[in-house]
Amino acid sequence: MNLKELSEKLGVSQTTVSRALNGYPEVNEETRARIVAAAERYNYRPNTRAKSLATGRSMAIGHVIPLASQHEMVNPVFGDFIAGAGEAYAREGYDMVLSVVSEEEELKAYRDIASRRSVDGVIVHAPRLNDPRPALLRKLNLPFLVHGRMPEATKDYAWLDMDNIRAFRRATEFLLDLGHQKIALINGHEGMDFARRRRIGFEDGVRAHGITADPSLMTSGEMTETFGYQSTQRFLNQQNAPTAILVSSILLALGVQRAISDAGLQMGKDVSVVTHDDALSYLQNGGVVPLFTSTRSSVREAGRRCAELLIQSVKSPMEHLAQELWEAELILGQSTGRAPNA
Amino acid sequence: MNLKELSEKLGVSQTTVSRALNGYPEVNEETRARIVAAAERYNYRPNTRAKSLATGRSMAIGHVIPLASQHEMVNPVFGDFIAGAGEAYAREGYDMVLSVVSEEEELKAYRDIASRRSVDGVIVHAPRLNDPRPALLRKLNLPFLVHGRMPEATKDYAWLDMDNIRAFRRATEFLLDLGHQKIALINGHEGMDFARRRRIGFEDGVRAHGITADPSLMTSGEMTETFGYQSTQRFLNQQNAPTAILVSSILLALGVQRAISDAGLQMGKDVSVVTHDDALSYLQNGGVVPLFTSTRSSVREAGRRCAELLIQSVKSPMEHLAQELWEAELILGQSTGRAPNA
DNA sequence: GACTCATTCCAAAGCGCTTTGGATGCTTTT
DNA sequence: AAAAGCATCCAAAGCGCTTTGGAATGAGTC
Repeated sequence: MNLKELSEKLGVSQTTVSRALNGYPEVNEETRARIVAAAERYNYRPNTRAKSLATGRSMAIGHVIPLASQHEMVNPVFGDFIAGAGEAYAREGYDMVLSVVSEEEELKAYRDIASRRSVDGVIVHAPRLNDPRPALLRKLNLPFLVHGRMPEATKDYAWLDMDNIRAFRRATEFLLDLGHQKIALINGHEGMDFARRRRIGFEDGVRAHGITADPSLMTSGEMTETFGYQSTQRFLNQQNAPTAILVSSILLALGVQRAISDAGLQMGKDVSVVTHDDALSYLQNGGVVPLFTSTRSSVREAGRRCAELLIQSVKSPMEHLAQELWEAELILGQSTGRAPNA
Repeated sequence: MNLKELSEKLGVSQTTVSRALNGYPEVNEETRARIVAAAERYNYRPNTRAKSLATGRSMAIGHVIPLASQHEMVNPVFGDFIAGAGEAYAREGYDMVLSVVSEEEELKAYRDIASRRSVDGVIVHAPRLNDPRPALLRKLNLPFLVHGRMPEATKDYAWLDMDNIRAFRRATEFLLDLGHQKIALINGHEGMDFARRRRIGFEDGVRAHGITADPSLMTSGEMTETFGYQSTQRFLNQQNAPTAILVSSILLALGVQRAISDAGLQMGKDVSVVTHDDALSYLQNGGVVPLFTSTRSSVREAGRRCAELLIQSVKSPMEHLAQELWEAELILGQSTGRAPNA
């Protein structure tokens, strides 16, 4: 059932049907009711492709998901981010189109998207050092919003980010206040902006207490349970074994916890742990009582908000760029306690 | 830069440009080279919407992701499945469009997709008991492929599934052979077909050894670390505490492991654990040596294959339906050993 | 009664592509 | 030399929608 057929069946012009269904005023309410009823009955919905061709807007937002080839890994937060964004898209009548590409083809993918006009805008994920994407997207004239920020310039593009520096600084200070002096950091890849900022927050925190961060107590890598386990094992076997560990994700923290208990130690007593918690739906921080003390910020909420902001700017190009900095909550769990010899 | 502009710039007709770029034979190789070069130089790519309108094929595959409202949870395997599928789509020049919808609106979403003609086919996720989707999609004449199977009829639609019954039966027999008599099962929601089949495999396994499965040693619920932890804690405090636990996902298994060590027991010695492993990229089963003994089948590979099969059937409607049953590997890890008193 | 002015509708153009059904000129066949 | 065949190109129709620029009707104004 297409517009032509429907309009013939109703004995009115295609124009009138189109206007009736799109809520234009120049159509008699009585005819509109007739048309709406018929559309419902025949299950008519305008052909997306024809509609976007005619309007010049594709009613779709793109997400380019780079798959780093060396470590073939899907960022575990994508799932939740996309769920949040998807809700916003659904509400606003937008489609979400994903392109999974290898890291080398990433820029080509954006170029493709831009010239094929398949989406009205894109969300940029996982910003890194010297990220070429903002410049490219501006050149391509493709509206975009960054989830996170680039380390360098943060002025001239739209973004939504969590305050990573502040969160990790607070977490660090919390541990220092409990008397911990030797604090380790298990972080994501340094190339990722969020990891860099968290490290800075951590270093700022200890420095403010007159301590300098010990490089042998800092690692960064894949955010997996295994990496958390291995890093912790290494730390605990070192001369300068830490009494507290600051961790960049729940998944890492689970590995940390396992290493601690494998070493015959008790988390929250012998070794304290604070982790960041993205509030992923399938990776809750314990049950009613949180397992880990954590800095928490929902990736899903972030996804929703990113989508809203981008859609807004696509619909009515705004005079100023959307830029939101979210504060993480500090949640008290069972994984922290006073330093053993404090 | 669109077709018209490009053709004018080259002094040839739009027809010729279109044919040259789409590899049709009726164009001089010399002109084709000129055209291809110009297209490259001006960064021309046909407008997706116009192209699909003209061809009638949208070159896109849809995924409807239902968000169960009671437990607002994104299935953690989606990320990897989509990564795999995405690779296949990229290779074949297809887009992937996701619709995140609440469970109540799921069927409406399929109807929408069908009448708006926005995709050429859909992948059906997470089949359940009495699933209305195959019938609906057939009625809507929308090509589809199911990841998993429905419990009832499996003949009249295309699917790709892992042999859940067999995998869990083998895992159960493996534990029985180690002398375990009291085996617990921590499973996903019974409404999900895969969980049902795994339970059946488990029950078949114990029954074959003359044991009947103990209902007080079987749970099903969210596949989270927390649920694994809580279930295990309950089991270990029961009269009939199990000596082995069969688990439906690594995430659950991590919780199981934590509960075991919290109870002062040792995994692989006091309590054996076998888990299913979807081979998720961010949830590896330990490092070089697998932590858990597991039945393993890569969701990512499944995603890739599902995409391939669906694209194939969309491109050239096949005479017979694609149906693939994959066997899981049985991987030996450190989480299993002989039963304590055997 | 002639005028303006809303109201309600429609025909047709246009979005950017593919594809049908020739046209044109050149070579080969008879 | 005429006919046939081939290689190469093009004009125009059509995909299903939106939107522009009227047209037709009836009500209100002087």
